[in-house]
Amino acid sequence: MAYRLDEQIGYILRLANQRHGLIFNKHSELGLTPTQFAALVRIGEMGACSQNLLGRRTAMDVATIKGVVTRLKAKGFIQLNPDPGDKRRTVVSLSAKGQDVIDQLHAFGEKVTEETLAPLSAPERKVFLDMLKRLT
Amino acid sequence: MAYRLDEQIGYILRLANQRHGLIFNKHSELGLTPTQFAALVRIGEMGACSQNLLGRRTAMDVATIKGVVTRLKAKGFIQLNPDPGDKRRTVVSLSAKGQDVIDQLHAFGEKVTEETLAPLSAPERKVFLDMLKRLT
DNA sequence: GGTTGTTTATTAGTGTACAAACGAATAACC
DNA sequence: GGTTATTCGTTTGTACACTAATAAACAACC
Repeated sequence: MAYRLDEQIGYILRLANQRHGLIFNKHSELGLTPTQFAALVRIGEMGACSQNLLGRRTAMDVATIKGVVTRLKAKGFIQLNPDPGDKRRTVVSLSAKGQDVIDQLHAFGEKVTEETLAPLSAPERKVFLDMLKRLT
Repeated sequence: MAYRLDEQIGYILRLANQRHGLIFNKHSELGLTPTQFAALVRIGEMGACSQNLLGRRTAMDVATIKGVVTRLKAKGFIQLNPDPGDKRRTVVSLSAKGQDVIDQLHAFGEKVTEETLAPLSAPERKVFLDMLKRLT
């Protein structure tokens, strides 16, 4: 049987990711990228934490989370403070503006998820997500 | 029900993509990235074509395919020639070295696919790939 | 209490990914 | 045949994503 690019999981995953990105950007009103969105929502879930820990909890390496934090700070959604008990650490937390948009982010995220999964029925979505999680 | 980042399709897709990338790089011997691999395999499937068309058939925009072609050329896997019938076009085709590695690429691709899908049983893989394709 | 090892953050370099704008060449059309 | 629209390739700018190297701070340990 011939090898076909269109049947390879890596290639199809890339396409699915691209489609999700397009849907995300189409609806994005706050000017956030999917990565920035993930970091911001995670801070809302975890509360204040170090930049490094935030990176681990959002699957971003140190160089990536550094840039994401810089841009979220520039946009005013987070604030950065030195950790009083550990001079190595920078404590990342939501700003007042960040607090204010969390509910909006959740509603936005649900809309994006809904549209991305639109081609699948409700029972299919559950099966699909369970299998996809096993590939992480 | 609370919104949870870990349940969002976009976030999980990103994680699955990351895992695939790690598996790909671990086995990569020719120094190719997943994107370069896709472009090279596609040229092998299509034969010679313009740079723009190659981009469309591998889901890369003009700026991305430009860089990928430049690097594949630098690594000696492809050759670039002007199109005799259309002065706008650059014809991209496999070099002798590119021809020589196509079979190796297919075997490599199958190994990466196998390892990426290892957490799923054979029937699950079929169901999963069918659903994932619908999300592209 | 001083060595050893780990953690945290930064920087530099390479490689996707997309948007936007540009000039040159070609195609469509009247 | 001349205007209009489209296509092709390039460049600029922003944003992930990973590797590798570095320096500072902290923790463990005997």
